[in-house]
Amino acid sequence: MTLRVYNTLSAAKEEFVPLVPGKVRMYVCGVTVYDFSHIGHARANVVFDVIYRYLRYLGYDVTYVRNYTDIDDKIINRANRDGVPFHEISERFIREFDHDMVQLGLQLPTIQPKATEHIPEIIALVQALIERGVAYQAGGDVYFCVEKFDGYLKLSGRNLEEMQAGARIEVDERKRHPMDFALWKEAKPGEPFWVSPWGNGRPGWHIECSAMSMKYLGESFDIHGGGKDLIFPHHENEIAQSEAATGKPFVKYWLHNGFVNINAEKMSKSLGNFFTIREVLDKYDSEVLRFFLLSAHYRSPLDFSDQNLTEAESGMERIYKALAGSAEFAGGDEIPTDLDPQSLTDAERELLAKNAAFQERFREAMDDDFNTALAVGHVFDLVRSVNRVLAESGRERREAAALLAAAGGNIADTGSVLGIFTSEPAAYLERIKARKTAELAISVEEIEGLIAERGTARKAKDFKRSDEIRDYLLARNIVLLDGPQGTTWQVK
RNA sequence: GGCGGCGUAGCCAAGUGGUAAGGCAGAGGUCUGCAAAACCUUUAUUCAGCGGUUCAAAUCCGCUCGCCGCCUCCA
Repeated sequence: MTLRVYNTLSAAKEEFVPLVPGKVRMYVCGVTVYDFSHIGHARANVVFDVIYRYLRYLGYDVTYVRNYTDIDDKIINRANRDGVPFHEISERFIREFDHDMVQLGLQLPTIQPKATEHIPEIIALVQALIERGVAYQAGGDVYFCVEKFDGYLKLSGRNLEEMQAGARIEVDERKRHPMDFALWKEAKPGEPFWVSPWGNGRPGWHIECSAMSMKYLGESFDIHGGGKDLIFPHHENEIAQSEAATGKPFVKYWLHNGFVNINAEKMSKSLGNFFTIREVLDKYDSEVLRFFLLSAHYRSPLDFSDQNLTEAESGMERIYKALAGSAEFAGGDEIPTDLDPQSLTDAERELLAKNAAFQERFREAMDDDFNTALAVGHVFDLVRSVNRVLAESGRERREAAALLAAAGGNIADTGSVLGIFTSEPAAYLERIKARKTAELAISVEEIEGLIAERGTARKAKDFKRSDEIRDYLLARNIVLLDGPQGTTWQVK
């Protein structure tokens, strides 16, 4: 089995072969830290977190770099608005971003560089571009000369003429070509600046990623990722700057994730139709959100809605209930390690077969351009078999215990790559219940009091009163479950 | 205007040449005092529409319709 990835550069799925065997160097464009991150940022970061995890699962030694853009017009604007120095804004929202990523269960990238801490590297790169004759100074600005780079627009598959025809931006008189972009921007009065050969100024948006990625990963590396909206101009310009400076291919595989939509429209700051990560985590468990984000292929658009999140929550509950049920089989008598299919029930044989095939099915799904949606489908398929054994085999069947433990292990392995199913099943279910209970208009004391009363009524075969209580609670979103160990309750 | 993507059941969603995964919701059954949960069965002769290529197409080609994205900052 080999990993195949969709490469934006070739517009096709390609076999993944790292430049250095056994090692993967990957760079993902992080956020501009001027405000809270929204669900779109969550998706991009979760997607690349899963890619990072899967590459390591495959045994690669992965160096993962994700930057913070901590100097930029939007940060300066916000700082002016709030009347504070720009770094107060960027430092604050770096902390907030980090907090959100922890909440989402992301593993830390190997390196998280900041643009402002790499000004010397940026200046050196700009200087190299000027020396090579592909960049020029205009006043205190420095521009990249797009006509000097043959491969310009090879990533987005456009051409300069078309781009200009639809251009919506006013052309700066000082540019030699309307599409030339800034490598270095002169500081206006009152703006933060760094001293450079071209006067006081700050880096353009694109150059930081070229400088930092090449510093940590070398002039050529394996994977560069980000949202689809970064293909043009950001990544296009990164290619131009980097390859013009080094004369070497910059990145082998370009990976881009699709957007999160609201009512089929892209979630974005400018449309104002966004939800921040913390808003959503206030309402849904972080595993539910991750699960939702991974329920579609990473390149597809994904529609964010309460209904879809609620469905994801139901799905997660189904999986955790199966895991919780399996856990009850653990312990007790010794679990056999060698199973004779002859001694198994139909349901157990089915689970034996699903367990045996599981890892390969999971890898096949993930090898196909990180198809997490298919992988999740396989998990549900396994869960159905688990539930069947749970429903049919008694706890005295130690063969069943062995099979359920193996299934639990398979789901945990998947979860370690997807970053879900990582909680103790009982703890997860309690967590969800507590979250739902907090929204109820009825107290736990009242619920439990009524359940006790109903228990007495049931013992006395007073089913009228018993059903009355159940209906009363059901009307308040409380579902009762009568079991051999008594009655438990859930929030609908 | 240019370039690109998408359209699969009530909803979400895999599937890019070999005869439609999975989830949610629904229906029937088992279980239950009755329920719930779980299990079993069931729910697209069909993949926006129309043509074409092929022994064979949701999958390839063409056209039409609809939706979205990029071309300005954006994950």
